[in-house]
Amino acid sequence: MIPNRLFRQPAENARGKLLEAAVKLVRMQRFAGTSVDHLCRQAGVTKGAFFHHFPSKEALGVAAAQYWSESTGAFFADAPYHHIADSVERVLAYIDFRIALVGGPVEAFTCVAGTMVQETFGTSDAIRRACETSIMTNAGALEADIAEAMAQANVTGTTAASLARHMQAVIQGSFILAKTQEGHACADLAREQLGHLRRYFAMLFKADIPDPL
Amino acid sequence: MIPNRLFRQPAENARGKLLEAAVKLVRMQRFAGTSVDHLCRQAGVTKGAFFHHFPSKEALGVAAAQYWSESTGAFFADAPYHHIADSVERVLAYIDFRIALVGGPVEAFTCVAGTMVQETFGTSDAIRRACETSIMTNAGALEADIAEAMAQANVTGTTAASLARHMQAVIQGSFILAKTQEGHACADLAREQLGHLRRYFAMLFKADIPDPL
DNA sequence: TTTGCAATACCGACCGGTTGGTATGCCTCA
DNA sequence: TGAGGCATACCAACCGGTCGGTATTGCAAA
Repeated sequence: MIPNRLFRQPAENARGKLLEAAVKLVRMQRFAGTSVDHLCRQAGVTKGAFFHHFPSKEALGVAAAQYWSESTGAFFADAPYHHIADSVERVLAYIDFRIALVGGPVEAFTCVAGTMVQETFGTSDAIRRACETSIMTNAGALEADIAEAMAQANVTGTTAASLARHMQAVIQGSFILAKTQEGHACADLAREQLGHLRRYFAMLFKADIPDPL
Repeated sequence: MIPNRLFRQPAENARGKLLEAAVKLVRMQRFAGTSVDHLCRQAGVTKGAFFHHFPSKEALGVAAAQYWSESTGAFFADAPYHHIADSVERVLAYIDFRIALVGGPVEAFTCVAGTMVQETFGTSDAIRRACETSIMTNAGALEADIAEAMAQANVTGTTAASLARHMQAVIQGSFILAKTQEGHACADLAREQLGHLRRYFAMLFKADIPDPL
């Protein structure tokens, strides 16, 4: 799963603690379902500190999306699949890595940006844009690898950018389906769906690389 | 798009009007973001009528998910793709039909059950279960067609049920990505993603049926 | 080195408005 | 005449946000 705590050092100031709390609580109970008071309690700071650092709850939402984007960006930048020489294998290894991250309760592996954009697309343009940036930046990090694999396998009829977005679409969709379940069925269903994503890319790239799982 | 009004006659009693209002408002501003007062205003009834028909807001959410499930179920049961004799073509025609339904503002084509389950999976088991039933029933309606197509094309390594769920996963994921955009880009992005779903199934079934669009 | 002062970081009581929900009354139709 | 189908008035809890105030820090003049 994508751990709630990545490789960032524990926040010591109120702002950092609030962002940590936001990532955790938004995953569990969404943005609108989390009150400012609850956020402060979780972070161990007071309401005064909250509004000292953020002009509004919406501003915290924007900052949390950016914080999430940076954290996950760094996390995936450090991931082991980058060292694989063959581009097709590298792209499939990315999917395998995402599958390996799925586990535990649903709030442990789902995406903060995907959760937030669904609830704020109609009410907060600022948060919507921050979530768009997060998801599309995440997709963009794979584009070069996908483009290389497409050239290698002579894939036509689509673009690397479109395929990179498809990764995100299936990942987000698998999280939605996971949220319809309870207990271990959440992770099982998400993994099953990412397996189809893997199969699609393997067929596209005409690769016959066995699933390591 | 999946029209807000399907083939149901206009509701005349308060209960029906409230369910219609719920489907419309939940699509636009989610469940938690829609107050009981707003719901009543939209339906043209009073708060007394609301709590006469539903013991709580949560109960309305459950009923709305069931109402949505029945409406969409009837809508897809009447759809033209059922008349296609070849099972592979029939499954691809279903995807083409879903692509054709995408259009207009994002609240016109997104899924009520997918929207609701994301915001209630942690707070309301009853609504979560109703949404699960809606999504999985929708998936189940395709299972027989997919099983037939799999047998025809000798597809192994997965199941018809799993592939049917994948349809829903990609559809839900495409809606999430659509919600990161604004204007016509919402529908464009959703259609692009469903195009990948079509390509996956076409490759699985070794079909070379040109996209009609 | 000490003093003065302003900026920063933080505190928690409080406010107006909104929320889901209730209590009660009226009016129609079997 | 009574029971279902509403309407109106109201409530307590909670919400995001404000405000007056304090503790700590950095820095420059004396």
